[in-house]
Amino acid sequence: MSVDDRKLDVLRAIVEDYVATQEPVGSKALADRHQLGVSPATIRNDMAALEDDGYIAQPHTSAGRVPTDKGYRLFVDRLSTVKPLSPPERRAIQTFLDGAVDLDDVVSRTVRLLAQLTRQAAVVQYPSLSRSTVRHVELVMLAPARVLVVLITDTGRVEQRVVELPTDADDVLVGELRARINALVVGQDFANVESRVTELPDRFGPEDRATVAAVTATLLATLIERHEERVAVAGTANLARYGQEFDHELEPLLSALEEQVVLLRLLGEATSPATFRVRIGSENAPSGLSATSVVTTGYGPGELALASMGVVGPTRMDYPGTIAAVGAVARYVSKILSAH
Amino acid sequence: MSVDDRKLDVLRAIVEDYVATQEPVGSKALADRHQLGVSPATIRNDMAALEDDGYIAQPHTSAGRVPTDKGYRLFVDRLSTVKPLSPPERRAIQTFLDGAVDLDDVVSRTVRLLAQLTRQAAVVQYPSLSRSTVRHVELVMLAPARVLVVLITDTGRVEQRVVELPTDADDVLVGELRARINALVVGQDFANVESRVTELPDRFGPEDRATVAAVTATLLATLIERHEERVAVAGTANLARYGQEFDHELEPLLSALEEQVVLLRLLGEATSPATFRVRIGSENAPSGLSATSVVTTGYGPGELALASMGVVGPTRMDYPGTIAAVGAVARYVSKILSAH
DNA sequence: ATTGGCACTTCGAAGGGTCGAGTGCCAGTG
DNA sequence: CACTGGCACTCGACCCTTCGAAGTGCCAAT
Repeated sequence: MSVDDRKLDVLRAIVEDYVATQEPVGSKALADRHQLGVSPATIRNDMAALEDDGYIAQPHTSAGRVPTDKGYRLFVDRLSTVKPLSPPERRAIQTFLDGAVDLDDVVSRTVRLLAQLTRQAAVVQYPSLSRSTVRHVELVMLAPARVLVVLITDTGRVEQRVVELPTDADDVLVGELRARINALVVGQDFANVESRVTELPDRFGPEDRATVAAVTATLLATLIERHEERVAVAGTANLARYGQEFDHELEPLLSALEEQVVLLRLLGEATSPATFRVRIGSENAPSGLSATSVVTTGYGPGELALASMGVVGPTRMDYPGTIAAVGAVARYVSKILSAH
Repeated sequence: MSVDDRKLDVLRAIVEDYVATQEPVGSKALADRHQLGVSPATIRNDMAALEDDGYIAQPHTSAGRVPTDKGYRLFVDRLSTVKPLSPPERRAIQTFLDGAVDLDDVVSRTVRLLAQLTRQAAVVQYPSLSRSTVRHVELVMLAPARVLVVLITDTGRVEQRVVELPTDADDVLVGELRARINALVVGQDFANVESRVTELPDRFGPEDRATVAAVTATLLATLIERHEERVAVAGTANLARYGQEFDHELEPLLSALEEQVVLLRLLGEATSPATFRVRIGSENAPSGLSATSVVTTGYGPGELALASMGVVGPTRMDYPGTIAAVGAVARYVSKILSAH
């Protein structure tokens, strides 16, 4: 075993011990707890080298070492092996998610499950509309000049919007419009809907065109605006348990977790399922999450991901365990979504 | 002015100063900051009496006094006058809520607004279904043996559920069923729906009865299950700012705020609009919120409340200001809901 | 290259002294 | 009889010092 290999072993050991104990780890403790086959003095030399390279740091002169963000990065990229979930955990995922009744329920159960499994905060993005297709458009007259537009997607999602009409309409017109719209857009990708309905008003008599235009405009607005996605969060209380570790700065962290925009950036582009993105500490700056690490993955039926889910925790999280949990949940949710 | 009146004045002054400074208040400070017209020594006597009666307490022998839960209770019930909102605040409420596009949006804006106005955590219950009436029921075939049931209420809320049919159905049957169901239940109160649809399967041919029964059962399940209401929360980060005041016990508090059940109990029975419920400290036990106070009120169009909204903060909150803010927001949301 | 030994640094806990805020009580006063 | 000024007392906050434990870096030895 070459010297460099042993230095990596030392780094791995430091990360594992520090994650477990949350205390700076010294050379003696390392020699005792791990079979490195060398004396504390040798380990000290390696530690000094690791510190020169920026992988570890000491809080103060006579303390043990703590991994830096760079050290965690190396650990995650090269030193960790994914920890398989225990059978009880697998069972828990199944029984918990199988009870879901609709898409909202799937998401809300997923986010709570993730938070519970990882004992950290979980974030789940609702399946993206932009890659969905239209299953059905329903128009409901609420009043002579007010119509409710309901959009149903193939992922089982339902969006709604009220339209105020410029003039009163009747059931006949609305029925006709409903039929025509559905004929045009059912089965279509969201991206195609716009081009397909633009000419629709012209197919109606002059007196109805404004009404039809109002409805189609709202339909398009629903498609686009909801592209600004929704996100579910759970388990923020778990972060409070780590409390002190965030420099007593829990508040900006909680604020960040309440902001859609920040969360969406956090989840970022959905990676394909079965691959992960791990952002560590300062890699998250300047989002108010620079003291945390984020593990995300994409999910969705089939190969390409509809959306992302992930977990937010202290940089000293159990990366292998967290990655395993996120992966297992994402796989199971993807399976459920395919079934629908 | 009788002695008892002055003691109440002293209590009021203690509450106000303590809320403002977050530090135990002593007799000298009281005499300086308020025009009580008596010397510190006299105030001390009154304070001793107030302490005997359990309205205030000292953290330790040589510290100033702090209001007890009982003291806050008396303050809220008898000593405080509602503080009107500033014009900018009123304007903020209007501009912020007027932009809402649908019911979900109204609720989410409301909860964020409340959190921001009071700088505490806000909780808003979705308008209750049990007092709603049915506007429309839509059935959409997703697959030969799978139908999406969409329920639209007069409050603009949309509920959805997928039904697996025992046998394949066709468009004709579904269309027929849609028409019959709507004929029976549109305009009906939720409570009446069950009796109106029970006999529906018998009106169909024997081969279709199981299918019809499956759909009506799901419809009823949607009505009932969603009676288990949804709740929106925002502003938990604000509680972190008060951090230390909760005995460093932020975690159970955040946990409680993530649990639907706890929140629903918290909001309790919707009081009629324009009346408030204030629960102080230990009055919330044993819900994990015994270190907090909760101000709630009902809201909804017309006289009777559809649901509740409220604010959760430290017992040392600014009660008059909080009550005013909750009231103003509830009134404005009620107005918006009436308009729809 | 590795190791045992050793001097050195630093933190944190423990102990002790001082200070100030605030109290309770009491005797005195209009 | 209610109020007031005075006074002794208590207790936490703060500061300082001391001391031990933990852990390091370096060096000479193998």
